[in-house]
Amino acid sequence: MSTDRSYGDPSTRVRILDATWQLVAEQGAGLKLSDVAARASVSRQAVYLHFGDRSGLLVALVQHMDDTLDLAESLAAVNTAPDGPALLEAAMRLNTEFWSQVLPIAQVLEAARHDDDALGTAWRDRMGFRQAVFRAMVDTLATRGELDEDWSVDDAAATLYAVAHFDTWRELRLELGWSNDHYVGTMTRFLRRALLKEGDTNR
Amino acid sequence: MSTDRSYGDPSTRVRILDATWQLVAEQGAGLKLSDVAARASVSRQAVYLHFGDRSGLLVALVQHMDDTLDLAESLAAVNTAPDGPALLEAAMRLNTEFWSQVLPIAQVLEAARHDDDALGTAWRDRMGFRQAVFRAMVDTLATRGELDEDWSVDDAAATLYAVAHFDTWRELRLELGWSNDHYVGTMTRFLRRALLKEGDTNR
DNA sequence: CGAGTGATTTACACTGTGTCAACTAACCCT
DNA sequence: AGGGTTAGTTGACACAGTGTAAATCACTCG
Repeated sequence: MSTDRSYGDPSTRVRILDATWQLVAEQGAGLKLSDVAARASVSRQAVYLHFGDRSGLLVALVQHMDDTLDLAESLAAVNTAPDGPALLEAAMRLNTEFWSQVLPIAQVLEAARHDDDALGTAWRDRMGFRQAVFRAMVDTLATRGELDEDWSVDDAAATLYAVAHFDTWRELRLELGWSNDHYVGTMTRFLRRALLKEGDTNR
Repeated sequence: MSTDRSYGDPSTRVRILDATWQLVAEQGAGLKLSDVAARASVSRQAVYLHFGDRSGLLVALVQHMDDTLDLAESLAAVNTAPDGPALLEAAMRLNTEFWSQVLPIAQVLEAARHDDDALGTAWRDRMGFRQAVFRAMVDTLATRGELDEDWSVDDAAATLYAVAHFDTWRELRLELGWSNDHYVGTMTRFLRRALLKEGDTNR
């Protein structure tokens, strides 16, 4: 592979990916490779040289996703949460942060993956990481004894992950126009009631 | 535009829509109009006569959706539910029923709508109906005094709707491999704890 | 210097969409 | 029965976007 950027310029590869990100955000899945090339000030063939084909470009975009995300603060808040309610709130704050940033490409790729195996694999890989994060949270709650006995860790983690997924966030936040705070507040209350022991219901 | 929604023989129209449904299920958004025509035993141009263009065909498919759904039983169960927990369970049963049937086109159209205004409007219209159904459920719960005072009817209805949306269902049911019963059982418990008053927590 | 390589330009084959015009087969009607 | 409308067919074509290929340029490094 060509892992070395030679010329003094910022790596062409990254320029192309940035251009792709922008155009996916602006035009959705209907982006043209010629537009990508133009936006990156590069020839259309350079795109093919770097990514092989359309699908390869989108896969690379998904893999490149994490590099452009800025979630350190929100993530730290989750890890330092003193109790269950605080942890859930931090998790929902992280969630809304995450989807806000990923929104442009999530809208497109979450669905394009059905027509493209490679893209599907790449996307699932990213989501697997997400799944693990929520799983870890529920583990924490369980070892602290804050998870209600009604719940197995597996079910609670899966449900939390699924409920925090893109559709739910998008419907509430974008379609119904909820603010970030309203999303975080309502979902936190929702999850706290559903998952935690009774003693924790005071806020 | 043209939108000759009543071009000719309704049976031809329906044959084309059925073929489209099948092909969307088989091939996703990448279906070719020539394949649709072939499947419907019709010339490619007939498709254009009836639906104007590709987008018109997909919009018609969404509008045609309700005609092919078979939800009478599940819907009746919701309307005759004696109490809150039963109502939520019936609702989740209806939900899994609904998404199972709509799955083939939901996967594709939920996302294609971003690139196609007309399709987006049609899809949103269908989902608005769904929203109303969940709203009615929460109204019922509220007037029966079973909705916890923590919740406004608006927030509860919106949250219920969003949590029952496609992504959540798909992640749990398809990606994580939950059975229908496990989905219904877990989600019902989840929602019961989150939305209903304490007295109802016995199952 | 020359070798290597990233990138450019130009050209072309292929596929799918959308449009158009001419033809056909049915049905309807006084 | 013949004339007009309706529904559909056939075949051709323009257009756009993807993907491939070959010749060439430009810059770097040994």
